[in-house]
Amino acid sequence: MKNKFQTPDGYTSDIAVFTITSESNGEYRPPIKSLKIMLIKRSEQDHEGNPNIEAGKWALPGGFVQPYETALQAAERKLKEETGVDGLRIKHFGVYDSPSRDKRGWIISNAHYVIANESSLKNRKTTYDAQDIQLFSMEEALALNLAFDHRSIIDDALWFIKKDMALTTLAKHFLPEVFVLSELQGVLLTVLDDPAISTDAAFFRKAPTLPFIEAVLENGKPKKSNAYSKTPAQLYRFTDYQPIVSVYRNKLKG
Amino acid sequence: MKNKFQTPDGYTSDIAVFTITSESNGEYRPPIKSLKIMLIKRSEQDHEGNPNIEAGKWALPGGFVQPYETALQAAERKLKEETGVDGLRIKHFGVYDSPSRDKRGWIISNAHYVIANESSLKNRKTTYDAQDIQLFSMEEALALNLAFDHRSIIDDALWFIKKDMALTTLAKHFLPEVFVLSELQGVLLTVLDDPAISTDAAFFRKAPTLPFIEAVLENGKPKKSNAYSKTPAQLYRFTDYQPIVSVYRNKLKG
DNA sequence: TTAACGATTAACAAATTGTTAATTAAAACG
DNA sequence: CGTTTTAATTAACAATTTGTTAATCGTTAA
Repeated sequence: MKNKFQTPDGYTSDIAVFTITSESNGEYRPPIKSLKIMLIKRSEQDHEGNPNIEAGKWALPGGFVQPYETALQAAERKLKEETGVDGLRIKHFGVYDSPSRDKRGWIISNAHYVIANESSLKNRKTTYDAQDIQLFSMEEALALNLAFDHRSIIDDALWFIKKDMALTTLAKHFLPEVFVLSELQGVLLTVLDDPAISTDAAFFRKAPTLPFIEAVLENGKPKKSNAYSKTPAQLYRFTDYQPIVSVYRNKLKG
Repeated sequence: MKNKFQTPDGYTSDIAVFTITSESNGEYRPPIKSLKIMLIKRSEQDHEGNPNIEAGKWALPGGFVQPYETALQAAERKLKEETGVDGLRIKHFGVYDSPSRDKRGWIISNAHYVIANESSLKNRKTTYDAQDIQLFSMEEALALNLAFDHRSIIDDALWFIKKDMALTTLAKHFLPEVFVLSELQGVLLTVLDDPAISTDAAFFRKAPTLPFIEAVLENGKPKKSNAYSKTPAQLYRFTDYQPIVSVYRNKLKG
């Protein structure tokens, strides 16, 4: 292609893979949930055996986008390679294109986030570009010496997760198909700080009226689970309803 | 740079420039407001005198990002060239990177939107890359034969404007420093359809309590304006308060 | 039998919303 | 001047929703 303009030296797709892990808290008790991010430790050598850039540092999984695909498709491909999972809803949230962000040259990163079940990350595997692949809490992750500008990408990703958790039914992707209210509450509280969620009486009164979740029935009777409590708890699932909120309509926090 | 991966043929920054025009509706009446988007008509020839791609079609203003700048900076530069205005809050909202979107090759577009005052677009000017530059209503714009994939970019931009208008204080950027409630209401109604806004009694009762706007005082007395009504109307301004809403807390629309 | 405890439900005051009607203030008209 | 007109509020009241504290319920385990 003839072009008076200079062209980038690379176009990469990075993915912030989030999950919420559940740690058992004893029988008949809701487990302790916490938000984790999956990072890779960059290989010492690249594909061709040359010393790799930012080798040994922890980084977001990702890689170069090929000319026959979009960054979203590259993200799907990479995610499949590293976790074996596909079909997840990957969401673009930003572009990182500071000219100095990569010493190799002018390399543009298209950043995405995705939510995975804890179980789907069980069989994660290192590929040629990683020597290790682990889950970190947000505090741990942000304390690491991360590659490139991945620290600010992770900061931003977390902000988008919080925003989408509050404004959309994102929580759905952190939960199994059917769940009890304390599970939903636990997921929300890993990233949101709101008395309307943390106060049991308020949350348990409001939640069943939310138009985007519905009680699960079995033979016309409410289906319950005692997985996390002695008292059987009603199971719910998300509906297809897409909630809309507005600062000009609703009561505001703080 | 040595790299086994193929590199893009170009990185562009496109800007959806929105404004809300006010058409007088008679003395002492709130003007009729409507959302407009500024588009350019692409030049017949490019910078070097060669036939231009997508020549004569209407398109979003924008251009190639240079290796020493970010797409945001390129957007600022282009916006300055074409409108003479700077200092506006330009917001990234998406990346368009379908391999087939530009016949010249693998060209990635970083898309932004920006809100400009009607007045700041008065002295817009065509530059070498445009033979015309005009404001269009959204219906007009979406009915044009637009260049590249700009139709879907504009569709998306409009969606983000609506979302941000409902969830943030975006309306601020469409309004003068101080304004009366009917102006705010008019701006909101150009993109939102909500009885809480369109019903006068509800809107005029709620608006003064919103934490992100405050009444303007003069010598300790409420400052009023009769620009749009015989009855002097209270002037307001936006504060720095950033509202937060949540689907788990607030009443949801139909 | 009873203690424990998560999962609700109850109860009631306070705040917010939906809705319809009234009031106010200045300009324009006769 | 008094009246009409029109936008800008304010009032009023029922219906909902929220904040908060307390009670109940349904199992398991001692």
